Amino acid sequence: MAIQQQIQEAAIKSLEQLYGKTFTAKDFQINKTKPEFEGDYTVVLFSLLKPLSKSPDALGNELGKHMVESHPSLFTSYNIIKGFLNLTVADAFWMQVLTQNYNDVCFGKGALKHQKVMVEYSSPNTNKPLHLGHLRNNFLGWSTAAIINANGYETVKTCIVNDRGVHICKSMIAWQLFANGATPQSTNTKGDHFVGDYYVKFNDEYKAQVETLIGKGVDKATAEKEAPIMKATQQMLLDWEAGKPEVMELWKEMNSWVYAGFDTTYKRIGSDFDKIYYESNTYLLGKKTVQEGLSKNVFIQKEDGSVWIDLTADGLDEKIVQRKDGTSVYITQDIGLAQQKYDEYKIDESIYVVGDEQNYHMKVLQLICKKLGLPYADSIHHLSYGMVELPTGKMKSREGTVVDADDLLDEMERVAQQKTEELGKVKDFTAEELKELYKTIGLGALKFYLLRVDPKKKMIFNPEESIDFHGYTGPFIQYTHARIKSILRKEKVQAEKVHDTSLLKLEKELLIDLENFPSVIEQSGHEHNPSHLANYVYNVAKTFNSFYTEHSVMNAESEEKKQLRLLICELTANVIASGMRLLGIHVPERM
RNA sequence: GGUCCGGUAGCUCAGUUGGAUAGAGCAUCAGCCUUCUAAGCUGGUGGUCAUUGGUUCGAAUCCAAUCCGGAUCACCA
Repeated sequence: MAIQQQIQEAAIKSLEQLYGKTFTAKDFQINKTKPEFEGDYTVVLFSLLKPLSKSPDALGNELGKHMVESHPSLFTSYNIIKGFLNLTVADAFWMQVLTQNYNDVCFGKGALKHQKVMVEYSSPNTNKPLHLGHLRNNFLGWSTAAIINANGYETVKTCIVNDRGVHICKSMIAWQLFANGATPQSTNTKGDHFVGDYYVKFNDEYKAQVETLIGKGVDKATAEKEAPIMKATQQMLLDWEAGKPEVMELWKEMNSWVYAGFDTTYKRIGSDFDKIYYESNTYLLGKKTVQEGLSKNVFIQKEDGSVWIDLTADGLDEKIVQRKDGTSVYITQDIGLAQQKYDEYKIDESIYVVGDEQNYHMKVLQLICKKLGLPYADSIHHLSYGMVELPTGKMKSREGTVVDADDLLDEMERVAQQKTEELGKVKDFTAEELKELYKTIGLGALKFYLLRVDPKKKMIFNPEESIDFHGYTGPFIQYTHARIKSILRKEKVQAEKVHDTSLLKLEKELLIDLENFPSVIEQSGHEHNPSHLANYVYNVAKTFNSFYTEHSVMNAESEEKKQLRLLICELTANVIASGMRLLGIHVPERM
């Protein structure tokens, strides 16, 4: 059990024995003691004063005395400053944490929950390559799933590929018009970029056609509707839905190019899925639900045949769920897919990693499911994340200010190589080992940079800052790990030589941090927020570096101290590696 | 206009189930490598926690109003 919880329970027990009153964990707080005071953990007494009619000093003394006396192996002393009861935890406790967990690769993991959680993330469109925004989504989704898994839940990583619709047809039309039969192979272009280029070409041509029409005196709205390339696109969408063979063939071929490109990038960033849904297979789902909704009077049909739900009583609007021509809209598909996920996997919780621009949509989705009385409605959770912006403002694909994922990864690796060469610490590495290291560092820097920020906040991506490998960064943590490993290569731990011993300030500080690892994993999972873990691992690395500078391991004051510090090194490396793994970041043995 | 989210050091961010003198990194200044990897460590400078009012022993944190920025409110996805 976590020390903080143990202290809380000890306090509850003491309060009961002293005053005959029962308190719960919510009635008072246990905090880490601020560094400027003596002690490790602090009971905040203020909220207990009134119910017990005690002064801070009286309560502090009575409670402190009772807690220390009834747990002689856990607490060694206490002191009271104002309304704060500071407790010093026995070194023996920290030693126990150390010796029990130093070589346990499962340290931090939670007990099996026998529940299944699905995490949907990435969900790309097949008309353009991945960009920086997708990276935030992928890293968040992958890491959240890993963290939830570490908390003892079975996880299913999934993704819905938006492989149909008008945006896909735009790329297809442009390819027909301008490509002269070119392919990714013939032009030596990565498939997703190749298709994306035709999406851009479409927009250029469309814009030109609209302007020509406006020049001829057509009003803007009409011009946008009547531009030949747009009309052709709309016709193609109808042909696709009708299953016209040559359209289907082109669609399949162009999508296959995109998938080949995506596969390369996903492999590179370590994103993977247990199940992939394709919109072309799911876009008709949900129609049955619409009928059920109508018969339950949850939905209403208007005179023109369109179907709506009235959410005004919930502070939202009226929302259409089926067009007058009987075709389904986006949210209808989502209702259908939610049902399918539930049917196929019997999931207990369903997490959607979707940008905050769709907060309203997700709210509506869940509300509709609730009103339909669907059993999984309450298990839907939206992991909403903010947009990634550049120092110059928003990324806009039309203005060419989008940071391409592949380009960015190349750049990160290039900088990793340059910095590694400047430092010259791994000159004996083979070419292959070097390549692997550059990838590890470059990708680690990027992932950490994107994951260290609270998901729900929008973030600024500063290209220069992101490639800084000092301070609060992934490479800093990787470097700390490599440093520790360098020591551990020199000497093997002999745990039996370590006995109870008094701990120095930095030794204890590090152990207090390390003991907290399981709680941080739990909190990150519970809140669907990997940034807590990122912050935590950074702090562990930072504390270790202070310890490392202050105290020598190999030339320790005594053999016993040396062995103790080797154990601390082992546990620290273990926690850093495990924590980083849950963020999807590898840590090198040397760098 | 309605709804939702955000505003903390020059910059990027922690800290928000209310707790002690608000913390990191970057930048800047001053130190530390004949000793386990200096991608490191130690210290200095830097704050009206957007503003105003309220709640109370105590507010960056809760409530209200205001200002600023963003998202969203399509028979688009």
